[in-house]
Amino acid sequence: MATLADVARRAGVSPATASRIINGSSKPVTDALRERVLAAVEELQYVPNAHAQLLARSHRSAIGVIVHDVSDPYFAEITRGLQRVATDNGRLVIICNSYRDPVKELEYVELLRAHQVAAIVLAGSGYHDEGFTKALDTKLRVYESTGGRVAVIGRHEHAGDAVVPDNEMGGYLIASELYALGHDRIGVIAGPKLLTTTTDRLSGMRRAAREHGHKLPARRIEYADFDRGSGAAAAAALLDAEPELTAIAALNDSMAIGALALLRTRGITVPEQMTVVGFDDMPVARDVTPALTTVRLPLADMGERAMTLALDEHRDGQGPRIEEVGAELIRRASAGPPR
Amino acid sequence: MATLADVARRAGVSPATASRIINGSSKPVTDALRERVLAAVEELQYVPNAHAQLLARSHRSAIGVIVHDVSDPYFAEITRGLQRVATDNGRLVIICNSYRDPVKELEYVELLRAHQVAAIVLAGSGYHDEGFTKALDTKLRVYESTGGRVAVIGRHEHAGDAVVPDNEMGGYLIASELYALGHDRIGVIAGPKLLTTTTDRLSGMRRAAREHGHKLPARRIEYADFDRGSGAAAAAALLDAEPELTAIAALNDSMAIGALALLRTRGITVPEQMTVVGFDDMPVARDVTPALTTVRLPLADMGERAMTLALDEHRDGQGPRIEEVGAELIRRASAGPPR
DNA sequence: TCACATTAGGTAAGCGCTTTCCTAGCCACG
DNA sequence: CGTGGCTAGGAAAGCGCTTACCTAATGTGA
Repeated sequence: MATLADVARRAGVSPATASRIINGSSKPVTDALRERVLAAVEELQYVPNAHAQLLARSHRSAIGVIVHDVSDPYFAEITRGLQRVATDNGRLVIICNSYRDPVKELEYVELLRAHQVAAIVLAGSGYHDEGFTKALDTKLRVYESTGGRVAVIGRHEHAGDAVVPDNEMGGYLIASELYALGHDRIGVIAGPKLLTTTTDRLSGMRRAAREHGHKLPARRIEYADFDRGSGAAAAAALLDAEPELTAIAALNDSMAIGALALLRTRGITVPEQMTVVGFDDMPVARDVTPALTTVRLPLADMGERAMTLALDEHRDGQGPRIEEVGAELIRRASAGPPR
Repeated sequence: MATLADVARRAGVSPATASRIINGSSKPVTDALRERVLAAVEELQYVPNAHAQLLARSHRSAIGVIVHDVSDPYFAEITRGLQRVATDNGRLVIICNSYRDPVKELEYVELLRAHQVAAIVLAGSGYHDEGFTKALDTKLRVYESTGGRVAVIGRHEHAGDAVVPDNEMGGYLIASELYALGHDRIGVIAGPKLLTTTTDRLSGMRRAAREHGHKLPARRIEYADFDRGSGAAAAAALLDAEPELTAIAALNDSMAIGALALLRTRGITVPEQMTVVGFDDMPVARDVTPALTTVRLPLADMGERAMTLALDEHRDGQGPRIEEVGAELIRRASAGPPR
């Protein structure tokens, strides 16, 4: 592997000059030397060692992002927003998938710190686990105390700059829609119990229930894993235990699609015999049949905002900045009046 | 930011000893010292500077992966396979999205080289662009000549270790199915013209056409961008230009889903009035209505194999290893006999 | 008791780069 | 022709870590 010294030697200049030419430093250099150095770079196919560069210059430039799983459309969309802003600012983004494992999340914070990132963006639900929350908080504080910046998406339990989607309102909207349609025996396919996203959305639904003079009994709530398979299983469990249900509300679209698939195998038509609604408005929500009634969160926008917070230096100690983003009900074909 | 020297000072030992303890070197160290150092690490919340480490140790460990877009289910699946093997071998994976931009692909090879990765895995279609292909090849050769390893997925135009899906056979299978059902006026929604994936799949379809005594006229082929929107547009164009079509074959599932959506808006039923087939068997292919008849490629498996090739040192100069993987026809509800 | 292994730990030389500071050469001016 | 002010380029000091090599301080055998 050719080094800068090799290039300098070949061009007959000092490493200092070579470095200046290659990096386009502001220091003026004669054209003759410039050409010789550039020629040497070409001949040797020289590429600077990124680690040596990062070690030598002290300023940190990359941004670390921790998400549950980039290939999940929910996070893919958020990531798109994050990337856009980062790229516009000439920053490299390092993405880490925690796969909803708190331990991994902790590890990744360390890893990113080790890689000297300028900022860490943490996207995804928080956990109802005090020990973990505290541990994470400590790590982030330490990181911030060494000059790192932190922004979180949707983790209101973390004090600091944050973009928080109004999950509670989303839950409220979707449940209100169901009650307005005349449903009152509603089954819920929830996400993992210890994710704050799950509990926030549920509490919004509960608020709607109260306002409409109803309840959301625990026996009509099944906890699943936010994926298609567990959604289908939960739908089956719900149907078996509560045959009189007229609507199923899944706390994300994947699970709603799982429910749809299960209903199809049982020959239950949607929305005639059963209403199904989702949450998140992933792109596929339009393409399933019937198209899903769901709640939209401006995911890419949230990503952009979070990255903007993370990049924005100026916070003159005026406390954390919290940006709330709203939820919007999307009416499609999967919800109708009860049979 | 605490450094190793800080830790050493605090523990009252030399940096060498601290380093050995922290990295679990084989050199024996007294327990008393070990405890003091570990305590100092804890107190200072010390995290080694990854760049300094990578610079100091010479052996490279991370693996670079270049894909079109991880959030595309096709690549998400491949990436899953890649990650699995990498993680099992304790390797870190750096993922780069080229968004099908050849220039970016070239840049990323440089970037990964700069980051001293041990191997580069290139996944995704090749391009019918000799200039680019040559440039890429040169860069990869240079990289290999400095000890880097390279493995490609689905780019048969690159000489070297490769995992190549049988796109031609996939095209043959899907077209044969259509002809067997009795279709002979088939419209094709192809991918970008200069991707080898597109031409490979098309040539398989042509072979099937020949065997069944038919043709695939150019006017019944619409080139799109492998995404839903362009698939819908292409379907519209096809329908307008060739109203007598009885089947539409899209060269990936996203475009097939776009076609399905368009057909729905026009009130054309599938498969009664029009057969639609896809390619890739992405997870959503099961969930759209009607469920897509398509071709399955063992994507995750391909990722695993490619990473295995990339990690496997031993290749004693016995030439490139090529692993071919088969395609499989998946029959679902979207294909039926012509009206 | 002495020479010699054997050990635990330290010293210092890098890894490949950036950047501050310095020097030598040049010009203009008096 | 001497001085000062520029300028282009080089020397060298790190950045934070690892590790080959060295040095005391032990333990061993004759």
